[in-house]
Amino acid sequence: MSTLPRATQADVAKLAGVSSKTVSRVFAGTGDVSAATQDRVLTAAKRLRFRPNGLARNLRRGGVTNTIAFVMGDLKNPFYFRVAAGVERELAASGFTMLLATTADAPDSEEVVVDALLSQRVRALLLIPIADDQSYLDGERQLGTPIISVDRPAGNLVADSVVLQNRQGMAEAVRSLTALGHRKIAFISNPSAMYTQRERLAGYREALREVGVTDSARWERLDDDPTIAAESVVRGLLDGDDPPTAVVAGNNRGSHGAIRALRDRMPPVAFIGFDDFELADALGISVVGYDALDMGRTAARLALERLADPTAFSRQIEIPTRMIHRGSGEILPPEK
Amino acid sequence: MSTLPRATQADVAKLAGVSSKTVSRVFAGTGDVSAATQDRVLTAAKRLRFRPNGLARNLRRGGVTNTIAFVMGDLKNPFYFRVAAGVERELAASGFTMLLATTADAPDSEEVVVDALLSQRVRALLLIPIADDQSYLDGERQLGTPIISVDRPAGNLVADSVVLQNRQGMAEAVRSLTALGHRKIAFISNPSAMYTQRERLAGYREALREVGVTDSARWERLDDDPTIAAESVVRGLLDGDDPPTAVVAGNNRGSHGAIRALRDRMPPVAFIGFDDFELADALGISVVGYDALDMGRTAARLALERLADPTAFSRQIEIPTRMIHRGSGEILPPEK
DNA sequence: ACACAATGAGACAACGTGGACATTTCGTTT
DNA sequence: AAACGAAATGTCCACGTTGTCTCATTGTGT
Repeated sequence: MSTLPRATQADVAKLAGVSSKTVSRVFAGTGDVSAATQDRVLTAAKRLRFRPNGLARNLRRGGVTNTIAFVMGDLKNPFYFRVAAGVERELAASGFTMLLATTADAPDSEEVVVDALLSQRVRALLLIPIADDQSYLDGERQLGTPIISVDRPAGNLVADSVVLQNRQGMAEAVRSLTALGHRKIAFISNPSAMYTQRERLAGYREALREVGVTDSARWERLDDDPTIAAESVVRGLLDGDDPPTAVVAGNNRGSHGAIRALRDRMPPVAFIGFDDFELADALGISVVGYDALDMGRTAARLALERLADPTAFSRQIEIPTRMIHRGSGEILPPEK
Repeated sequence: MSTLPRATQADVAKLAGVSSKTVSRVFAGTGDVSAATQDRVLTAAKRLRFRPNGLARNLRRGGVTNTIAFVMGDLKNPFYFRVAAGVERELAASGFTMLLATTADAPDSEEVVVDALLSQRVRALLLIPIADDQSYLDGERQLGTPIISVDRPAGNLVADSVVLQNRQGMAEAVRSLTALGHRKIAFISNPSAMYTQRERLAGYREALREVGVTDSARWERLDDDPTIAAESVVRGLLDGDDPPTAVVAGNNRGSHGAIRALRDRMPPVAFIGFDDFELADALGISVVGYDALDMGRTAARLALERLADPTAFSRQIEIPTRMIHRGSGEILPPEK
């Protein structure tokens, strides 16, 4: 099982009895080539298993690839997956390919990973910032590479961005609970340092303040350690003295833990999660939902538009959230 | 907001007062360069926002990239997402980058997409086959590109592959039902043409034959149209005359539909799904589970190993499945 | 002081392709 | 039949990098 050498245009040309430029013309589809010549070239190419070298082609064309990179912290979260799906779909529709890379949630590796991608001359960069500072990208931005920040704003960098209505979404959820009479509402989430969680926490506090609750700190559970299970945190809250009558979660992970902790709890505790998930309807779980696929598509579209007009003003787009009522959020507080 | 020109080694060299080869040495980390010279080069490079051109580098080095492509039909299914995560993790650990592409579930586009990737000189190709025939890849295989078929075997092509123990997994699930006395067991899934579904159906039939049930066809519901909701299919079965006492699903989609249809059904109907999912434990759903992440890692590892030894025999690896009992599969058939 | 090795740095070519331009080969018009 | 324009093909070189050589400079041991 030996390995064949890779053929070039020159090899094909020799076999077909033409110049390499003619082979180039055949494969690039440019210029006029007679049907007979084209035939001979294609036959020779097939025999040699020739395939044009995209690297050389892109180099010759001025280092312009049709690849767009999407960098995220980790692939574990299904939310990011749908975002990626949206990006891919939009890019594919425009003839681009998505290069997906992760930074293993390590802020230090972000720059390294991004650098490697930029060296490969990706046409644009979509990034879910994980480090606090993206100023290292400013040089590349000045070179004309579109940089789109996804899910969180970039730090110290002018860039287009697509984020969720985190604050409003969470505020709306909490308001729907306070409207039912809930006042002791717990907020669980982690890690606390993350932009999205900070925003959602702010929305939570805002809605509580509107009904005069200002001492919510004792219901807030934000941990920096992502390995702390939300389930036990919620159990701890409920089993303490003065337990909350409702719980909201700042993200998927929190929701799943809370749902486990709240199952069959008597009296029932109201719950609303952030991020919709499969079978939430079967479980009757109310959530703050949004279109993750659309978020990806929007980010990709921003990149393509900036590619078309590099001088446009940078744009910040917010993807709307919407409260989805399924029962768990409509549980009334127990009578006093 | 004008766009800066992109600098090359030559530009940096001129500014630093050295030859371009010296710049090359600095950035490639090869050869001996004095500290003073290195400093001047790096300063000049920073000022010009220079970043080495990976395209040119790869071309010069003989068209060898560090990119490995993973092609799948669609990103919608969370299962594939975890496979992709596994691939990415394993590749990243070895210094490779994953290029993710989809074929939009269109068999015709598979070859087009793959061809584009191979033109970009990806180092290896991981593929979830969607078309029936992958013989078009044979030429590339002969050129030494590792080709790994994931989740399904490749058609008409010698290739390494990683698949699940579909047949055994499903047989085990059905056996656990027959052991409880179930005989009327429905199988729902789609699309029927897919390899995994054919295998799982075979496992289902095999387990039923072991207890003397040979007329299972009336309980089998495989539809080619993926838009047909599994939920209504299951409802139809249960509301017909002679309803099944247990249901197994061939995949995620089937499970979700079945779970909705079976909720609060009296008398309760036993259920086992294929593919584990988040919160299945909270719902008490028994499933045939497996490690999707491991599947991706294994596929990536196969590619890396073949890269190291292109002449090795091709390998077919099976990822084990395991029955996870959570309650829904342990419901007894109603007394006659 | 001298030969010799080690180190630092440059000149040049080549990777495979496509752009610019030149040249040949036709078919068509008058 | 001469003249002309379009079609078909070829030549040469550059894209940005690095491998191979070559050469200059410095240090080392005797």
